[in-house]
Order: sequence, then structure tokens, then C-alpha cells
Amino acid sequence: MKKITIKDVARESGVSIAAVSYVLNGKFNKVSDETIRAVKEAAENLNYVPDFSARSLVKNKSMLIGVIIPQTEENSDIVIVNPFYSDVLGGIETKARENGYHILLSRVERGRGCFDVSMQRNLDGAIILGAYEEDYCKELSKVKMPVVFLDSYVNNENFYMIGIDDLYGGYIATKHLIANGHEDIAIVTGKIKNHGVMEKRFHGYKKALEEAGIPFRQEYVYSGSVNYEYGIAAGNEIVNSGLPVTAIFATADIIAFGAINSLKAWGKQIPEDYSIIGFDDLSITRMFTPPLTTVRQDIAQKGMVAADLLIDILEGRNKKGIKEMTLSLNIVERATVCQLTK
Amino acid sequence: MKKITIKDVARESGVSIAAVSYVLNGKFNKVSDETIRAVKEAAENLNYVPDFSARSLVKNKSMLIGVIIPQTEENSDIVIVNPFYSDVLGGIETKARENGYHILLSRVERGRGCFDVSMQRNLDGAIILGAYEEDYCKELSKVKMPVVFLDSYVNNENFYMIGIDDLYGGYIATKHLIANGHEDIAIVTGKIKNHGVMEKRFHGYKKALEEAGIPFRQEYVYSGSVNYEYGIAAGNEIVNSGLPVTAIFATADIIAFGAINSLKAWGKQIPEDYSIIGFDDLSITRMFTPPLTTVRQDIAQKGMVAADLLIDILEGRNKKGIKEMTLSLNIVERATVCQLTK
DNA sequence: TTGTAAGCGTTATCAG
DNA sequence: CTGATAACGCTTACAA
Repeated sequence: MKKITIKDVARESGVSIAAVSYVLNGKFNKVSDETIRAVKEAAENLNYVPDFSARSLVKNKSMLIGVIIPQTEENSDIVIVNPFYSDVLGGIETKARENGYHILLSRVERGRGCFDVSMQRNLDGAIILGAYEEDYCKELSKVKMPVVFLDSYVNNENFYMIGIDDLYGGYIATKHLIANGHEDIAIVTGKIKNHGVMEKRFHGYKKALEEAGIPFRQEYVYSGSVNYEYGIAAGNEIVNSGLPVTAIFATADIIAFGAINSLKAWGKQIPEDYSIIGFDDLSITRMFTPPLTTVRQDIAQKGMVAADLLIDILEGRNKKGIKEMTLSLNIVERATVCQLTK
Repeated sequence: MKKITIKDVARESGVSIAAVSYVLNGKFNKVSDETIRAVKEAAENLNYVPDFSARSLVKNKSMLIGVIIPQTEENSDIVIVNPFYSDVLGGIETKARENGYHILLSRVERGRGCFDVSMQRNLDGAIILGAYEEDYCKELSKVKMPVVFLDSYVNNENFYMIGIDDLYGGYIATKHLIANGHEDIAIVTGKIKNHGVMEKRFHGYKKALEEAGIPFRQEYVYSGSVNYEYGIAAGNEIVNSGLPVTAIFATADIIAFGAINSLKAWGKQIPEDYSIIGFDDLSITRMFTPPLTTVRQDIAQKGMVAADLLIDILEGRNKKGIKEMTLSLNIVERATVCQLTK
């Protein structure tokens, strides 16, 4: 069965290919009602489906949005382990589909990856998930397409950003612990990079401490990777450190899960022995025991907002010239933080 | 900055565009070493990146693989809630990237969805995740591209299948419970459709029962959706049923999580009051408490195998003419099943 | 209102 | 070995 083209539709409906194109593109002011009807009928009958490659070639618009998951050292796993990605991906896909765009999913290593894929595919735009790296920006600024960064603090005129107030998040998390009487609060976090999300949350932690007059102790900082395994490792370290830690701020739920499980494995009670607060409120958090107290951000919502913004830009609807959006955050109290009793 | 085309490279290197194309496509037998060098250098200098749309147009090959997540009633969530999808997606993406393909992610409702996207984008092939529907097959058989189904029992010559032996899985799961002395075994499962995965697991359950001489009881069948919420609902029902259930076979881990949590909420002990075995061994299972005994399948592996098979077909490497692959299954014993003591 | 024809960036055919 | 040139399917001036 050979491909049905616009030509076939033209022949079938007895008009020129130009007329067909007009009808198919809704340029109704250029054609008669009669033509419209005929073309529509023929297209329907023949099961005509436009070829996006051809369209992309001439219009230089692909209706494709790249979703790029940077491949970092900490994130080199075969599977997209962090459920954060699937939550956000769902949000992006939903909005893209609603607007007739498709999603091109691609993990890329540092280097030319981003640039190449965007050029090859004539991507209309891209959304980059977390894990900001200087390299990505440099290569991406050579591309003319709009790029929305999620959870990255990039200092670049060409880019858009969707994020949360990470400093504030770290701040309220820590404050919540302090309000419950804790002073020996460890922080377990991913690698603290300059201008990174983790750094902001860390600063929030320090700020809350300072404000409460609690001295910051470097020994209370556990910094590794944003994954379950590191949470476990950190939990072990804390137990064996001999430090009088009573509470832990995990800068990601997934780390909190690891920490809690390792603590439990040492026979510790949560929250009696250690109060713990996480960050993200992943969709799988509701399945976890004990119910995790955490700083909630609406992750799927974040994906939707990112896609909406990108599409608005693409369609020239970003009238307000938004370059940056910050989504709200709130603490959801469940069962892993309790009042410190001495 | 305007687009660098093959023409620019030709001009820069002082040869014809045809020669450039030859070099870029590795047809070295048609050009001199001198030309090769010149072209490569020019391409490098100009940062030339081939345009896949143009290539796709003439070669009728897009280097795009569609990953289709059917949108069913039970699966209509905004987010791709079932972590199963992200696990498998990671596997697919890995293999695709290794082979120079990109992934087009698309959820589709019943109807023309699949067909349209595959035609529009000139997809080279597609992988369809679970949730078999008669509709999909019908529309897809009109497309000439190879399609690999994951976890679907399709009876159609044109398609390929990657799956597991679901009947066997249901069988060993139930047998494991029986071996631990249980006879009053409930099954909590997604909707049991003809030729569906859930039906097979259900048959496995019945077979194990029969083999052990335990009468099948319809009251022990809880059938709903494959999600956490249904697990909770079923757990509640079981507790309130007054039935002497001592063990539960949940046909998906995610259901098991819900069931366990609702059971715990009723003050029940797992596994003392209820032994539970799941199915899948999701990557998040290791984070769950208590550690879930389950029928393990390697989900990321499944994604990789599917992508490998599809790509082999696309590149004419499926010499053995494989149409169907069944991956292995095994029980991993953790802590949610115990010997029944009366 | 309609149709003709010139591209869009590639590849592939076929003479030189 | 090399280079015009005709496709591929579509959009869009421009003419009719």
C-alpha cells in the first residue's frame, strides 16, 4: 500500500494540490465552499494523513518538542530511576498532545548531544530537566529554538526557567524541624554545585539555622547523589557517627526513603529517634511507610506549566514576555516529624 | 544564523553536493580520499548537522521509534502513574540511542491515534506498552511499519510480542502461597479481559489452586484497576468481607502496595495476618516496607529487549525471524509471605 | 477563486 | 571518481 499524498487527494477531489493545501491548512478565505467540501471528503475517504517531515522541511517547524534528560555521573543509570522524571514527563506530554505537538525523549551526555538532536530534528523547542551543566547552555545558545529549563538556575538571556523557590523550600523544611524543638539537624543532599538546586536548598537550611541562632555544623552535612542508595549510605553514616543528630532534612524524597529505611534497619524509630522531612512529594510518596512529611511541589503541574510556557512562546502567545516562573511550595505534614522530647 | 546545509559544505570544500552526500553517508568507494578529507573538514568547520526531515522525506525512514502508551479508562491519569512505564521507557531509550534512533513518546486514546502519529512522523517502528485493545490492532495493521507489543497477547501475524509467561507467573505466585500452607487465597487484580495479561495471571492462580486440590471461590476474586487506589479499596473490602482469607496474590506490585497499606491501616500485621505476594518487582519495590515478596520480571530489560528486537527488524538483522520473545520470571522472597500457623 | 511552479535539504540515478 | 538533476511531500508566492 503506497502512501497517500496531497496529490492523490487533489486528483480524487478534482482540484489542484494548492487548493487541497489551502483547505487542509484552514485558509478558507482562499477557496470556495464547494472546494472545501470536496477536498475534505476526498481526504477522509482516502485516509489522508499529512507528512510532517515534508511540512517541517518547508515551514521549518516540526511540531516536535524535545524533552532532554541530562545524563550526569550521578544519573548514569540504565533506567530513569528517579520517579521525578516520570511525574514531570506525564505533565509535559499531556499539554503537548493537547496542542498538537509530539514529544521527542532523549537523554544526552554532556557535549554536543543537545545541539545535534535539536538541529537534526528541527525541534521547535526543548524542555531540559534539571541537572544544569555549563556545557549544555553553551551549546544550546547556538540554537535558535526556545529552551525551557526545569529546576536549573541558568544565567542566560536566551533561556526560560520553571522552578520553585528552592531556598525557601530548604528554609521552611528546616524551620519546621526547628519548630518541633530540633537543633541537631543533619542535611542529606545531592552534590552541592554552584547555582544548583541543591545549593539553594542547602542555603535555606543554613538560613533557618542562623535565624534560630543554631550554629551551623559542617559535620551535619551529608552530600552525595540524589538517589535511594545514597540515602541508605547517609543513614548508615549518621547512625555510626556518634553525633547527637535528632532530625534530618533530606533534600529529595528519594533520599529520605533511603535514609529512613537504613535507619529502620538499625532499629531506629521514625520519628521518635530521628525526625525526617523530605522534599518533592513524589507521587510514590503516598505509598511509603511511614507517611513522609515533606515539602510538596506539584511535579506533574510543573511539567504542564513548562509545556504551556514553551508552547505559548512557540505560538507567539507569550505576550507578557514571561522568562521565568516560580511555582509554590508547601509543607505537608505526615508522620515522620515529631516534637523533640528530652 | 541561518541553517548550514549540505550545499554550504559543498561550496566550502569545493566539491559537488553529491560528493558531500556520499562522504556523509559513508559511501567511500565512490569518492577519492582527498575529497573525503576535504568534506569532513568542511563539515566539521561549519558545524554541519544533517536534517532528518529532509532525509526522512527522500529515504522514507525517520530513525524514529514511537513509544505508545495506550490511554485506557483505568489509565487516564494525568501523570504516567505506574512506575512500570518509566522503568520500561528507560530501557527502550537506552537501546534506541545506542543505535542512533530517537524516541517519540505518545499516549494515545483509542481510535485513529496510533495510525495518525505513525503516518505523520514516518515512524520506522513502534513499541506499544501493555493495554491491548482490539482497536489498536486494527488500525495498526494498516501501517506498514513493524510493531512490537509489550505484554499483550495479540493474535496477528503482522506484530511482534515481548512478554513474560503470565500464566506461569500467576501459577508460581499462588503455588508459593500454597507451599506456605495457605488455602484461602484472594486474588486482587486489574480488569480481567479476554487475552489480557491479567487474565493469564488469573488462570495461573486457578491452575495452582486446582493442582493443590483447593476449590476456587469466586468471592476471593477482587478485580478492578492496576493502580494503588484499587489496591487500597480491595484491602478494605477484604478486611470487611468476613472471609477467612489468609493470603493475597496481587497481580501487580502497585496493587500490592495499596492492599498492604490499607491492611496495615486496619491494624493488620503483614505477613502474620495476611501473606501477600506481588508481581513485577518494580524498581521502587526495594523502597517499600515491608520488603515485598514478588514475582520478579526485569522491566528495564524488557524495554531493552523490545528495542533491540525492533531495531534488528528495521535493520534486517532479525535473521532468525523471531516474532515473539518470552522473558524469564522468578520469585524473590522477601518479607510479606509467611508460613501459615493455625 | 484557482492553479502553476519554485523551493525546503536530502538522496539517488545516470551521464560524464 | 564526479557532478547535474530529478525526485520526496508539502507550502506559498505569484499568475491566471
